[in-house]
Amino acid sequence: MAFQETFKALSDPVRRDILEMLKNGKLSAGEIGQKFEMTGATISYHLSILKKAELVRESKFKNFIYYEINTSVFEEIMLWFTQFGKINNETTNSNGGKNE
Amino acid sequence: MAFQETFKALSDPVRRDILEMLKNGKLSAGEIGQKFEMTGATISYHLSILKKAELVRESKFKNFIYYEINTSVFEEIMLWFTQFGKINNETTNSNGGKNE
DNA sequence: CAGGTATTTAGAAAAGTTTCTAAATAGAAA
DNA sequence: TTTCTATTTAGAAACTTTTCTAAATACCTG
Repeated sequence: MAFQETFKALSDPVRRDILEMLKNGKLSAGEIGQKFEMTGATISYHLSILKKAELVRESKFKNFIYYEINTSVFEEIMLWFTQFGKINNETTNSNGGKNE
Repeated sequence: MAFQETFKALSDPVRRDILEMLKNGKLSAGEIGQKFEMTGATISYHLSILKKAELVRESKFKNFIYYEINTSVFEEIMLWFTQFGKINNETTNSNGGKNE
């Protein structure tokens, strides 16, 4: 997984809204687009970024393309965040704990 | 907390590197800058974005400004991610589970 | 106070992102 | 096969972000 692509993908509010729409299951590109005041081309651009970041997967049925969440990349991102959970001040501090 | 500011702040690799540098304790703006091939002005710009997003806090000592991680915002972001943990396909699916 | 170091602010250039319209593709239905 | 619907691709315009240089601020040391 490429962190850069994943975080960039998550940095846009339209794309985070799309992910929230998908958390209860698959939706087609058209169904997703109905919720936004944007052209289908723009939604397609956002979906392509989510797909490149592997945050969603697509599947085809008739002439629809369905999108759904790909949980595994979310798990890897969560793991990245865990490193900031516990902070160790004072001991490794460059100024020997002099300030505050 | 403003999600938009937080996710935008996390979307830049320089800012994520700064956060990783800070996970063992405080560092001054100058100490942070030494690790990058960028002017101090650019580092200052990145620090201002991390500060606005409340991902870091600053404290002054002599004529240095020290930066450190602010854990609470990380916790809120982690919470946002948990909603994507369990996916419920088939039941709420707009196409009645016809595809795949 | 004068000179020095650390950091920020302002403004501009360069690079990247988001959105649009118009055209292309692909598959379904008639 | 022709036409229709769903979606994507291409190219351009508008906007945002990142970086730089130069100048400003702020605080420390002698």
